[in-house]
Amino acid sequence: MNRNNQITISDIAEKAGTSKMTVSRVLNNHPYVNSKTRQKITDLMKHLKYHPNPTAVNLSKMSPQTIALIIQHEHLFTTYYFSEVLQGVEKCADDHSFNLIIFNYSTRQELEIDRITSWYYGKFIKGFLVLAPPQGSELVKRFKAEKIPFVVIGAHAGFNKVDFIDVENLNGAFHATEYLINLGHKNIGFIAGPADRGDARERELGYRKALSKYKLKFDPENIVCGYFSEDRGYQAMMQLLSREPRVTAVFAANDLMAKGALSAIRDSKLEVPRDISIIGFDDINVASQLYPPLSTVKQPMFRLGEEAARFLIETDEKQKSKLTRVLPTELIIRESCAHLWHF
Amino acid sequence: MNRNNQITISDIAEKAGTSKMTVSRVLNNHPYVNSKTRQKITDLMKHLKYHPNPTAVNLSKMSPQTIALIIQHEHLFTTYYFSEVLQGVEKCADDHSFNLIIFNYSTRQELEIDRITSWYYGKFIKGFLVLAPPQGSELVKRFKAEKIPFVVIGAHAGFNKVDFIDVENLNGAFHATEYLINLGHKNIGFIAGPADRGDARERELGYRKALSKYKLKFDPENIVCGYFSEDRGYQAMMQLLSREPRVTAVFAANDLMAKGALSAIRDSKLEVPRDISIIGFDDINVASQLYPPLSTVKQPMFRLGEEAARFLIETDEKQKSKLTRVLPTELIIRESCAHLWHF
DNA sequence: TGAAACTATGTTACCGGTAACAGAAAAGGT
DNA sequence: ACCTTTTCTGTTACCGGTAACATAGTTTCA
Repeated sequence: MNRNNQITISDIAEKAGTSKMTVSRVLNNHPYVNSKTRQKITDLMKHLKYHPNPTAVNLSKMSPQTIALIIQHEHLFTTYYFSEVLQGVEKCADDHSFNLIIFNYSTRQELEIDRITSWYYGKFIKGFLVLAPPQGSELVKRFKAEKIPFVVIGAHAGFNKVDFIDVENLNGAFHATEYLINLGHKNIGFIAGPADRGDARERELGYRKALSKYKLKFDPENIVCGYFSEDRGYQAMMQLLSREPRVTAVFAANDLMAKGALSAIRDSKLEVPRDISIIGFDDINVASQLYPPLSTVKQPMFRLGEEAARFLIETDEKQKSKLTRVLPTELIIRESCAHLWHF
Repeated sequence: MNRNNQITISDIAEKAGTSKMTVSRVLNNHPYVNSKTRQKITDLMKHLKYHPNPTAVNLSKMSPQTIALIIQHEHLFTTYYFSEVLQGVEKCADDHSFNLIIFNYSTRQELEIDRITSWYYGKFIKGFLVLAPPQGSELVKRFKAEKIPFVVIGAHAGFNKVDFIDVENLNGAFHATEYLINLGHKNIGFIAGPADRGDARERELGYRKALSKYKLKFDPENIVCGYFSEDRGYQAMMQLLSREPRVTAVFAANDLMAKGALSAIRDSKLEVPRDISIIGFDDINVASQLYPPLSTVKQPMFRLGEEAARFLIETDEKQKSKLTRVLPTELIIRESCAHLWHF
């Protein structure tokens, strides 16, 4: 018993009449332990409720068994996007018997960065997953400068030479817009995400690219920012509706805003898709349950988290391999868009 | 330099021509260090980019500087409730220079509990905050059985002899219902939360208590479960609307469901509060921005997190003090309820 | 039957810090 | 000038494990 009344490896060794080392071997499933000894030690551990001390293990092994997911804005927690990515990360961590911890890093203090990085330096954490950081993120700068292993998940645009995994934001947005254009729409609105996020900006570029490819005139007033939130999406849609001539279709840079837009249209006594077509981005789980079921650009959020975690866990620091993976998106056609002359 | 190319306290000591101990004293702001020596060491640490190894510190100090917040369902992440509580916890942790880590514990495996508890046994974590656990939570059982320090935040009903902080769910619900009754309503619906959560059940009890106090007949079909989610709240409201005679007022056990209910009513071409009065619970940040602004029972979520964290951090294990705090709620009157004969 | 290979366990040192004690130098008091 | 107190620094042991090496008993096989 140590000074905290905790059972340690030495207690077990003493009671079993062996050395600490043999106990350690049992813990680590080392093959060269006599099966009777092993049994005896295992029983003792159960009986005395022994728990290995991960701090001590970390210190002596110096090979961390934990990865950290960092959220930069409290706001992100309340999104489906986060929740899905998290599940992917967790699955991977579980598969590798890694621990996962989540940090909420709010740009407040420099001090906080130090607290976070010191866990890496203390060999407690193998690396970091940074979820959709805003552009110019101090955290990302520090990680890069100090060569701390990390992966940016989503919103990588704007960061140079970092490991990242993202989806084809531009392409996905392009196809969504193209789809609306092919349905005959010419006056297409865009509800944008926050300007400081790379993914939001890429989606806007995709929208613009489609317009320009099909020689449609680009009207800056057709773009309204909805900050990726449902309520702001509602307001953005209201603003679009107030303009003449009215847009006949709207591409919202995420599903949450599309959902808000749907409400706004309903509240304005208009109907989707008869009066206005709506398409979103993400394919969050409620997208199919909305009325009408929302057409959208599906991005593989679960895989995003899973593969980012895998890279962090499986990559040896010396390997210097790079992760620059861009996953494809998929256009999901449901019932929120219609041909312009259908009705 | 150790085997990982990290600067350690020994490197600093060597370059400074002192012993490790003096460096350690500088790190811990011990008074008895010559100011020139201190300066020299401080400079060296800056220059060599020294970072203390928290693992080693933990191991030798055996006094953890970290608390953990545990979420039992991924779903909770996406709520305002979580986000506000989290901010309270963080403020307190910051004030005490404690680290905060977040675990997502999904009932999957026994193994996971062990991974979590071992951090406590390793003196890495001082204790746990368990956010709104479902009744019969295995995690809570284990913590209790092994006497691991933890605090249940919210939804404490159903757990015996645990430290908890909660709000007056029953009372708050009672007052909300009473308010509706005082406005002349007699046929009042209730949109309930998930049955496995103590807070949800308490709110239902408050609703029933008010009905019975005012001798209103209780109709089981007036209660529909909305599982604390907006979409299910919408469906629940639709169900209530389909019944005759129609309810004239509805108390939703949280604001999210109230929000869904508002949409349902609007979609049914009815008006709030002219045709139906709605009151919620929580006072989430969008409650005041809804149309119409939502009357609700405000619960101090930030304080919930703050005080729970304070207890965990400030309480010495030997003190054996108890936390059984129930914070008051406050009825917030906005514009979603009206007198039955007002129109 | 003797050397090589495998099995099973112990010893020592170490991971990167801190606690406890000890000792020396400087400052203060009479 | 001498004793006490305060300031400053170092030594040793330890936190709870693991790595590396050493040792001894047991098999295997030429």
